Amino acid sequence: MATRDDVARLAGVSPSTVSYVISGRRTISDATKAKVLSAMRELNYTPDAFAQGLAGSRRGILALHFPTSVDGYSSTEFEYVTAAMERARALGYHMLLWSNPMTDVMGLESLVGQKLVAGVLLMEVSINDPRFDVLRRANIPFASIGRPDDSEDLSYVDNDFAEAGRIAVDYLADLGHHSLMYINVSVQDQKAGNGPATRTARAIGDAVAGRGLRMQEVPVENNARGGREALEIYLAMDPRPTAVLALKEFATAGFVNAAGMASLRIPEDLSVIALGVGDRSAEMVAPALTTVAPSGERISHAAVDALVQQIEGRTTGAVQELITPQMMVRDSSGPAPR
Amino acid sequence: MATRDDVARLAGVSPSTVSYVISGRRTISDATKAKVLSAMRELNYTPDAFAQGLAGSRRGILALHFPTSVDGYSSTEFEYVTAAMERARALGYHMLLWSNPMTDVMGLESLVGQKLVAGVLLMEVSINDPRFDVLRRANIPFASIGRPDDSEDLSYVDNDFAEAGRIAVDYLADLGHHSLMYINVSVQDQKAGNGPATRTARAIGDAVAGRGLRMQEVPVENNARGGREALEIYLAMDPRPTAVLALKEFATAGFVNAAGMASLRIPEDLSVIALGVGDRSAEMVAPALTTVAPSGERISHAAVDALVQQIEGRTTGAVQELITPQMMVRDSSGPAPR
DNA sequence: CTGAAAGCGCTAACAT
DNA sequence: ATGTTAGCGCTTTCAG
Repeated sequence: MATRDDVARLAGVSPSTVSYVISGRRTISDATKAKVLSAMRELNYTPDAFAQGLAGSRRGILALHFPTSVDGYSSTEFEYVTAAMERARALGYHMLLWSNPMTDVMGLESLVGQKLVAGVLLMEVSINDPRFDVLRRANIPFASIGRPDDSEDLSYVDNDFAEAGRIAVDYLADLGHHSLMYINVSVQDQKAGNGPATRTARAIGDAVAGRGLRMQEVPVENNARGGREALEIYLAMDPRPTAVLALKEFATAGFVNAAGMASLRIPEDLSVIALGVGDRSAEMVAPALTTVAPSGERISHAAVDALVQQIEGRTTGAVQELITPQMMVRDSSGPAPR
Repeated sequence: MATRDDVARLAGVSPSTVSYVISGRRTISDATKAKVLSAMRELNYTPDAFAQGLAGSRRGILALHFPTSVDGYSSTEFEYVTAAMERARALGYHMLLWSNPMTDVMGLESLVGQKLVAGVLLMEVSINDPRFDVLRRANIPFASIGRPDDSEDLSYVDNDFAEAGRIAVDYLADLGHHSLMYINVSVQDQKAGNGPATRTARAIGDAVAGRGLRMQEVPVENNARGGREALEIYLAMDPRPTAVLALKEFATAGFVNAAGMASLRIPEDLSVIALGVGDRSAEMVAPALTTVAPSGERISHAAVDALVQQIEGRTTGAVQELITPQMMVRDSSGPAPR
């Protein structure tokens, strides 16, 4: 592979001149610029990223920490990843997908210590997430999709859960529903401090109290079996709630499908609203799920922007943004039965 | 941040000694090793990845090319990504997710020219994929998940589509089905040379001929609407096939859900088998889909292994592996109606 | 407007 | 068993 010196030789200029026509950090005469450019093309030259990174200050790689989960991932979560990836590309950065467990603090320290990446974007943030301390200590730019409870000086972009709770509950209350069930993540996930679960529970609780409704919470695992369990619990309730708010798509699908088997009619007997579930997943289920969810693309884009702003040093303090979720009424919700 | 020279100074040894205790490429006395290690710890030292990459030969990053698609991605496809990511990590490599469009040959050339990555893993391979030529010319190690038609000297891991076709068709034939419908990807995707679609069509065609069955092919887009269109076409057929083989999960879900709305009973009136769809997606649908699919994890692991073998120079020629798909009978298939 | 030269923080060959 | 030294291919000062 050709190096910068090869180009310089062919063009009959000094090596640094080649660098300067590439970086544009110096005014170069059109004549030499042309010579250099044509030499570059002839040799099919591309600067070596490692040499650039070592010599210069810019290391154009971002890490996206997407911790592995036993539950597997949904297409909804994948949307966040692809959106972040595309935004990074648009801003001239490569994206390193980093999947070590969330608890692997040592691994994160070492990733950062290697200085391979210019900044880190965190996903799957818990309310007491240990990664923030590591990153703060390491003095590396970072931002997060989601936020911990103590987020004062942090740069993050998150769903506006309070708004999501209000939207969903207002919608149901206006349709005459008085009694709700909330399908939460598993107790284990709640203990682990799952951010969306925690905030959604608070938000719905507040909204329910504000409208004078009743709500019962049911924790299940996010898979078809969890959804079936939730249905059994639902069937055993007396009186039964007329609406269900649910957090995760696999459990929600399991619930809806089991309800169908049990000859419960959705939405005639029971309304279901999926929170935070993407459009593709919502339409895989029958009846198609009414959802309240933020645009994953908007969240990821804003988060990457926040990170890059820090990296490039053009920011005054932390960027904090809450994305307003949108309600998409599909076929799983309607007026309360009388 | 501390550098290697800082560590050497603190430990009272030469800089290269520090390098050697890290790499283990030289026998070091326990005494000095201890000194160095403690100095490293005290300074919280981690070697700089860019310096290591520039000076040495090892550049521990793999690129995973996951081209952007307008259709969005399913959780099934995401499984391939996470599995590849984890295998890379286990083998001591970082994973760069690269999402430029498949046709961005220039971009690929430049990524490779930068020498940022030690090798490239291709996903979403089409039968006449332009990326292989680029990579071959660039003389960089690469492997693929999926394969083009001309794959003689290539390293790839792919689903054994012929086997998948046999498994699915034999199963249906043994249950008394004579007439099948095959829900293919859109005509546009077929023209683009979608590998799984092309090979599945061939495989099913062969298997159907071998068992003396009939088959009709229906191309639709991979979304809920496409599935509904497929159902309309199905309903218009006379006589109607008793079994449907389908390729993509969003279209399949749309078809099954629309069938339910039309009061078609699955599997009593009609069997549905989803090809290449993962377990999580199969269970989001009601009735849960019978699937014939390879383990995405196995494919990704084998593909990363093949790539790393090339990078590390311990391979004799191309590694080519076909992964046998497994049938998972769920609730969407059964005996042909009489 | 352009060149020369000093690093960036390492690896690995060449010493002893 | 350890030290010395020549690069790796760039960016960026310093010098015209």
